[in-house]
Amino acid sequence: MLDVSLIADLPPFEGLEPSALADLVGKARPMRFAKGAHVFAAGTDAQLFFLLLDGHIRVVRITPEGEQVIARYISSGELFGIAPALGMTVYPADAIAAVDCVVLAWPSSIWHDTVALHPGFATNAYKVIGQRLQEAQERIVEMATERVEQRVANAIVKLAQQTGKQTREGVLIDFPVSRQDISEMTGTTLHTVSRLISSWEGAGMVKCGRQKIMVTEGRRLERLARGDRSQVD
Amino acid sequence: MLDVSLIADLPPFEGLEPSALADLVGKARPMRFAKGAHVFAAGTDAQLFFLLLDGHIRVVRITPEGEQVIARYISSGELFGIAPALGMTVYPADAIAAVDCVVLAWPSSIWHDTVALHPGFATNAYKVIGQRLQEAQERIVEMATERVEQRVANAIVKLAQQTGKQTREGVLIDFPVSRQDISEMTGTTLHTVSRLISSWEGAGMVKCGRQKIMVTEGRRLERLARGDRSQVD
DNA sequence: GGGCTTGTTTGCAGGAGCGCAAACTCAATG
DNA sequence: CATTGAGTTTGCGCTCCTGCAAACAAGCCC
Repeated sequence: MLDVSLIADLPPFEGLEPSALADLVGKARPMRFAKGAHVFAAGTDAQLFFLLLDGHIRVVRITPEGEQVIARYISSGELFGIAPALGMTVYPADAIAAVDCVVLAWPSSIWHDTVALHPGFATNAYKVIGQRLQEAQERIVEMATERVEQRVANAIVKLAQQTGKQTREGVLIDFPVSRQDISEMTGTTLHTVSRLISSWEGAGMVKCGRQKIMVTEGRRLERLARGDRSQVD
Repeated sequence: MLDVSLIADLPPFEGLEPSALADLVGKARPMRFAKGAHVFAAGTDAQLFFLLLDGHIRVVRITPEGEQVIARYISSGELFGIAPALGMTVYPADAIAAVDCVVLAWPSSIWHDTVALHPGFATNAYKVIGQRLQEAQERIVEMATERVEQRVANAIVKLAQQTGKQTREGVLIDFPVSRQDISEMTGTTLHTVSRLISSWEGAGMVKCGRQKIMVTEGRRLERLARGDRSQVD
């Protein structure tokens, strides 16, 4: 049996009564996914919607030509795969575990009754969707107006803010991210990302390893993301 | 007094009972906007949500540096400015009448009661949001993976499909679109757009004038949008 | 009609970033 | 411990696209 405390303090369930929480937990099924496993695949029947309890999940779109684009990373405590909320019957993208993950899954069929029964949950869920839409729009603006250097800097800053773990030396992104991953988030090549990160490492703004990025001077990176190149020299 | 027939056949109200339609129409206020007028401005209080009855509306984001990016065009029959649906209290973008427009406006305050009262309307509205989110994601993929030529071709094809009027010579986009507008939809410069369109006009795929684009050979444009350059020579 | 504004075309030089190729490094695995 | 394979770094040439500049139409207003 699952405990209400699993979800009680998470943002999607904020403001819900204990009885509502118990109802939701009661209908949920816990699932585990090993690193690299698909939680769901683009185009398949959206039979479940999910809450990430632990881990990190990469949401990816693949073009007809086989190129990958990373739509976003899901952190623990977030809802994802909520296709039913938008009247969609298939998942629009792939969701892949970036590390070993624990999720709760609900049948999509209960979505409508659930939001009707727990209006607070509906409000929270739609707020999340609003934020994602906003985020997507901002990314379009970014792709349309900023240079690669700014976009890469921004992507790393955001990852650090979203999922960074403070260490003695700086903020460490706490799941494996390759140069290729960063390039797929920013619409460039792993080569360019590597060149940029190398130069930043030389300037002491980041410390990196294999699939590992630690931000040591967030301020300077943020300045780069804004397009300020005055200090690059 | 407004008549139910104004909205009865529009997609957002599909499947609603006559009484629901009457209720909605009764609470709506008709408004007119002259070409170039702001329907709402980014960052202002989202006091109303809208339905476009006639005209075309351009939704625009402006960067801190003053660059514009066109998020989308709204065609008649579409809902827009539905910030309350996503728990937002301010509009996230500017909405500007591309031609003289007629809209219906409802107070945002009635959103929650309305969707509770008319679940069919809620479903339709969230479907629209889902489509917009999808569209935004697809545009991100496009910006990340396709070259300028493809994006511009695609933007014109979509405009023609969305709002094109069939004429004897081809499909005419039936509101004024400048080269600059196209560039703001695709993340390039008006110069590049002008060059591309000129060459397409030379190849007989489009016929253009001042703020006027007519697609004469959609097939070839679509092929360009897919990245097929075999016939360019 | 004359002058002005706004949109469009075109040329040219330069640069950002890509594609290809090759070397390197680390980690895992038998 | 050796080997393999995935991830990373780096160099070089090239291309697409931009940025700047200037000339050119086409409405629009007096």
